[in-house]
Amino acid sequence: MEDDIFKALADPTRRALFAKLATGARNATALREGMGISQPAVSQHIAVLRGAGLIREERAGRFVNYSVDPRGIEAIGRWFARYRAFWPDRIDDLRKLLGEMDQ
Amino acid sequence: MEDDIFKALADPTRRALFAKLATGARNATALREGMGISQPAVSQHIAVLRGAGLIREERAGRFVNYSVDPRGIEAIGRWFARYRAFWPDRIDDLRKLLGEMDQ
DNA sequence: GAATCACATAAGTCAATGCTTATCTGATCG
DNA sequence: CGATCAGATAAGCATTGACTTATGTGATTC
Repeated sequence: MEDDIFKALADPTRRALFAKLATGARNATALREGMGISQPAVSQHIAVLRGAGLIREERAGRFVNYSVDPRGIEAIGRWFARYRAFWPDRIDDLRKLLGEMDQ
Repeated sequence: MEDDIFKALADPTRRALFAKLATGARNATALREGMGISQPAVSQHIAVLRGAGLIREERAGRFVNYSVDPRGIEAIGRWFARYRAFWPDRIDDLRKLLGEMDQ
């Protein structure tokens, strides 16, 4: 599954779609706006992101609503945690961010 | 550069090489051990990882020593930070980890 | 129930990629 | 200086992958 995640994120268009979903859930048509690709292309990208556990879907009548799937984020976080030791300069920044979250 | 990073990490062999380097710097020959691919393949993978800023090299006579480049880790961290909000369950774990680091 | 809308699937095309063998470069050592 | 070793580059091949147009499916609306 880690493999699916990184393969999914390797494509810039898919990262853009994912980033857009992170600003708020929406359906495929709304997701397509300003992307400059065909509807099937969006549908295929969605299938890849979904297969990687990065996004999830919820049927809403004729529409399908897509949103970021926390399980994917969690998987990336687990992978990244293995290398955080190489990132000493930012530990303080992160600590500060977590501190701010308490308020 | 974000694009180079994700493209580099999309390949499982490259992730394996990167993970191996994260356990300690080593030269290309040592890095190749147990990978089941040719020497040129390793060399090509190294070039991709290096181009993405994920690893760095240091000439040591006839050998070249490769190690994890913190700049790459930092770039991933910056990208990941944008989505950490979707990962609420793990914030406490992370906070605990950072707390342990103080000791 | 026919038309339409949201989305998925099929099929084909073209570029990118990961691998191989063969060869080159540059440093070490007899 | 000739042989050898570490690693990079060249060239070719097979596979994958992102896109397109065309069509299918299932829900909505008149």
